[in-house]
Amino acid sequence: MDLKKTILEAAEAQFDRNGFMASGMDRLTAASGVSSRTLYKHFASKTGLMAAVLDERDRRFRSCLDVPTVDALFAALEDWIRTEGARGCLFLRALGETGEDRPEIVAAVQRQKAFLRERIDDIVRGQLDEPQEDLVGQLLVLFEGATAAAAYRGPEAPSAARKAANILVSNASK
Amino acid sequence: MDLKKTILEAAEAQFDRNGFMASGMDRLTAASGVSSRTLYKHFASKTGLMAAVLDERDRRFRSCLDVPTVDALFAALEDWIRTEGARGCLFLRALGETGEDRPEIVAAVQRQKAFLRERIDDIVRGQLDEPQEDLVGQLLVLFEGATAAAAYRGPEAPSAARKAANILVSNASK
DNA sequence: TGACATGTAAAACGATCGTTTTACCATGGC
DNA sequence: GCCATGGTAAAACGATCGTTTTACATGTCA
Repeated sequence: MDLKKTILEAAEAQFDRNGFMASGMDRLTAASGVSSRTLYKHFASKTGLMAAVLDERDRRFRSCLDVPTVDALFAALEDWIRTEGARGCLFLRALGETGEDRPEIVAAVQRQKAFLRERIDDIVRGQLDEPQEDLVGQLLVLFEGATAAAAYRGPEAPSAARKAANILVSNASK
Repeated sequence: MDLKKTILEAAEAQFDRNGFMASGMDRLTAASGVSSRTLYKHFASKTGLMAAVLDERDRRFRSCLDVPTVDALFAALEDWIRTEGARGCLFLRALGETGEDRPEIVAAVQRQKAFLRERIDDIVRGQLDEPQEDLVGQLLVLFEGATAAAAYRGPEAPSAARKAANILVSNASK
């Protein structure tokens, strides 16, 4: 049994459900069934654990977004939200809770956001093979909006985003 | 000088910049230049202060969104973000930090989100005078997305949302 | 057998949390 | 003169924070 992965999964669930700052180390150890000594042997600090959780989530997130079309992209987001639940983007939440003053977390968020934009850019490029910078920015906003709005509207948000995205794509391809 | 308003403004700035949980009462009192005794005479608890900050922000927010068209709505958001800064939706951030287990905060967020949806619905209804439920949901996602994405893309996010919104509107009107 | 990881349980560290309390100081109306 | 009123400064409350430490239980391999 891989303790490190066990800790990461339990911590991600705690952070997601209760927030980063509101999740104390005792709750994190209790949730993962591990002593605090062991946790600190695998992660240097709570901030380090937070960054590791974000990186692991990013890894999982990327594998879900390996799709060929814009429609499939938003369908994938719909699936993600339906299975993982919708409490807003964990990366932006981490940034908001820490006031951007923790370099490790800022870096993890930047990596995820840079990937997301590039992923959308790749898909658009493959689907329209014409340079469409405006469309990429608009789809990115739709993607973030679906993630955020799902926190209080549920799966209806990504479904609306999906329809809007298709309209924008067909409008751009003309 | 109205102490209550002074406290609210300072607290809102602190919460927005450093997060709710990370803003201790001593920092809140220091930022508003008030003793803790006085603060607790005006607000029952930190949770109460948080809810009051959200309500006050909602009030200010609504007055900025008193516009006639969809284009003007996203232009207003652009202005808001340019002047107030962009660290994501403070309401959703409050919800995420507290894990939705504080009734006063859940209620404040619900009020703001219900208003936002109704506001968009009113504008769409006035602009197209045809029932357009789908469009309203899509514009709501765009609005949330612009707010969220602005946290790392700046004013470019609401500007992209504005263009996308106009496309969706013109697509729906025909 | 014995050294060595690797884990747990639990106490302790100082710091900080949200909140209350004690002790003052100013102002203004009767 | 005097008592409310409404404020400050600062200490104290117990609880909890993130982190380290002490003491002890394993299993493994030379």
